[in-house]
Amino acid sequence: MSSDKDFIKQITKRSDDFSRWYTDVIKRAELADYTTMKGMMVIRPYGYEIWEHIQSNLDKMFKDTGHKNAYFPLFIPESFLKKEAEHVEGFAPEVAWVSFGGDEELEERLAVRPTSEAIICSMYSKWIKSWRDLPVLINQWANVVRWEKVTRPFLRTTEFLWQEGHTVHESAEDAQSETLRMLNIYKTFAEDYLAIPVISGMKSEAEKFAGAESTYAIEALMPDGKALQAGTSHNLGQNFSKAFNIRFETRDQNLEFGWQTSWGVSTRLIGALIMVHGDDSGLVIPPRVAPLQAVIVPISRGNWKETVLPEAQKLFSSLKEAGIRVYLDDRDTYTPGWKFSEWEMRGVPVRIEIGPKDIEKGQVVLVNRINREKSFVEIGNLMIELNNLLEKIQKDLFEKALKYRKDNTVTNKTLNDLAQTIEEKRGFVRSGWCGSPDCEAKVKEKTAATIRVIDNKKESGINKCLVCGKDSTDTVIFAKSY
RNA sequence: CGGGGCGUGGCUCAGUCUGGUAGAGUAUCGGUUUUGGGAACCGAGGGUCGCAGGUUCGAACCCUGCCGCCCCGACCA
Repeated sequence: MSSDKDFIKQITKRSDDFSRWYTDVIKRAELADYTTMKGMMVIRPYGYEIWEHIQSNLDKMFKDTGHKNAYFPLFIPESFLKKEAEHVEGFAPEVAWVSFGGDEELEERLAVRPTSEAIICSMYSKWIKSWRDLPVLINQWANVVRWEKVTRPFLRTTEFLWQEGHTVHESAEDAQSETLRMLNIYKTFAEDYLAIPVISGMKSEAEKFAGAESTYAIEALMPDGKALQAGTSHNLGQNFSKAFNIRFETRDQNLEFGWQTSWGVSTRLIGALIMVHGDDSGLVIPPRVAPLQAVIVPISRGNWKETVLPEAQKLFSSLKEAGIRVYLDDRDTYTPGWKFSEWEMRGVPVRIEIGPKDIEKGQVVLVNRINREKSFVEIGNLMIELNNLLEKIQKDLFEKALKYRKDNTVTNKTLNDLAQTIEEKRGFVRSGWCGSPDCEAKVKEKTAATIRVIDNKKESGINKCLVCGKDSTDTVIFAKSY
């Protein structure tokens, strides 16, 4: 960040201690707060508002592709969870159980959903009888609970908010194209709205979702060089339909099990957004999902309440009317300088200053959160200039993140090179891989890096497995992950 | 689950080694002067030091146990 001064004193510098910086920003910007229970955080209004913007934009994308929302129960009977063997095995260690209702012990324990495949599939088996019932395209916005050992606000909490889509299709091909369609929606959303560049691709067998046929993911690179899985889309094949007996009569009058998908993103996206765009002054929120896109700070001198404030109020009304998410900070308990720092810390993309000098000249001052660049614009041009600036910030944030990712993506041909890269600077590493789980495990053992995605873009020069040297079937991205 | 750190006004922390009247900064409240990058001064309120037990004339400080949080590693959105 091109700052000569650090105006914010209560945030650990990002370069000093990235983890501390992360939690400092969350607390200071009032995105979330810790409770007395481990791993349980409160999402405060300012943080929740970011989630609401994520929700509303994604929800529209889901609806535009034919999906509907529904809501399924929080509790899942133990017997349901156990129906799909791989699924229960994968989730068992992190399921919270309810065994009492009031003071009566339940005959069957209830799981607090760690994900809803089991309960949803149990209903689908009732609802789906014919090919005419398909596809079923349902999404739910919900909370889930996973008893994680290590928690961090937004990135991994015991309870978190997400959406989970659960679809059923007539054919393997339909399920596969749905899987990829949703993966693509996630990618588009991450890049266009959150301004976070992601790589997408399939997961290896070792990394796939418990119970899936195949898992696809979008992965983002964080500023500390670690990868963050930002969304997943699973092709469930017939694994669950067989376990839950979801059968339908086909067009040619046979009985067949449904072909399913499931896909989700969570409040973790907020964590990604904080890390990717933030700086030493605090948050930087991309305009499209920012609770506030602009804040007006009237310069309080002399009788400013009679002179400056009315002008500021006019600005506020007109911007608000034009659909800008804007706030007028007319508090007289704080100085302008204090407010500047405060709103920077909270990541508002544009600050609008208006003072006596500006009114004289018929102008206002726009300040870009990314670089504190000031521009003086005529009041008449404010709307157009502000919109331009917001778009520019949205774009610049993406470009900056993309550049960072490019600068931190390297190609390594040997395990030693990979180990060195991970040791020295982390980042994404492209390599060849023969597809063997053994080779994958060796990499993990030696470097702690895992295959984030298999992105089958053939790259010249990568044609051998970095471990065993055999011909590589896949080009993969390795990274240390969150 | 292993390693490390920490728990003292709302917040950040000093004080613990070497036991002896609980401190600072900040925030809050009242007042005056201020206000183009976290303003200055004056005044005020607010904690029994994570919990439980022990040693002692006396414990924030020493001992034992417990709880919680944070960070780093093995598992996970």
